[in-house]
Amino acid sequence: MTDSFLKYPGYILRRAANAAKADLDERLSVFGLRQGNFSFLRLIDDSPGMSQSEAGRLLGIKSANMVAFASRLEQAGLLNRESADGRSLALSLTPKGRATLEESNRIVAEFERDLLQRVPESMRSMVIPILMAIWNPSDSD
Amino acid sequence: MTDSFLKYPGYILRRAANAAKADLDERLSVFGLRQGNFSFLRLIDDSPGMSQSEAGRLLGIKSANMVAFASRLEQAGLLNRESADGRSLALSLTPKGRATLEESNRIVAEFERDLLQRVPESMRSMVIPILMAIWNPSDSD
DNA sequence: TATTGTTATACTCTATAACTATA
DNA sequence: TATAGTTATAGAGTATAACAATA
Repeated sequence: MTDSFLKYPGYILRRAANAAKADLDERLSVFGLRQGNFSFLRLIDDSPGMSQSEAGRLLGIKSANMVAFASRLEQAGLLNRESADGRSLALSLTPKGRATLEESNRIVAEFERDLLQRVPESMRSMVIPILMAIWNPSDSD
Repeated sequence: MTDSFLKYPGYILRRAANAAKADLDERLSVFGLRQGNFSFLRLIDDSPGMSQSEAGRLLGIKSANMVAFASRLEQAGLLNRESADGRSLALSLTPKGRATLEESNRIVAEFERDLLQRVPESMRSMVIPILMAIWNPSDSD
């Protein structure tokens, strides 16, 4: 590596995130899931009945893009979309969706553990505070 | 936010990287550049004559995808591609490419500074070590 | 009027497979 | 044989604009 890039946190952040995403996508491929699908399923499992627009807002997915995204999971038999009030859709997991989530939860827990363990123990407790500070969800999205 | 996600470093890593990319893309849009273009220009400026395949290897861009990627920059008048040895292409910046890089360097320096300053001062020195550890470039790519 | 969901569209990124030409 | 570059193709992510139906 040319090294000149290793000074730039923004650059390393991107490479680290890309590598982590590729790693997790690979691990989740057995379930036909990817990083984004998994987060979505976990969110809906945590809050059954959540509307599609609310889920998109929390996950940073625009409503126009939520259509295909949620449809894919619905067609895979993992997601129910029921009309809530005429315009809102109430989302919930199907039994298959819950079973898939359950299995993939274990894989993702391993992934998260492996990720954390690459960080030297002395710095490990700062991983989340630092990433949260960089993300700054309050104003950036 | 549902909070249940804020325990997962992999998730926060992704959101932080997405937010940072959107931020930088926005700042670079005046120059018609995006995060990836900029890294590429900086790499070639650091090492003029570097081959396209070598640049792709360092930046994690597959050779099939480098074609359109580099062509865009060439057509924008920022990049020279000259035949090096019959199969390799030697890359270098045009004067316009260097000028664009120079201007955008300042913008990116601001971006990197703003990003770092969101991290509390006491943790700031660990940003790069932590991200490097997560990335783990030696084996992951 | 503002929100929810949708369609259409477009660009970028990433990935694989197959090919040509060259080392 | 291995490498450099290319073409073709496909899937996914993201963005905007415009629209219908509903609150």
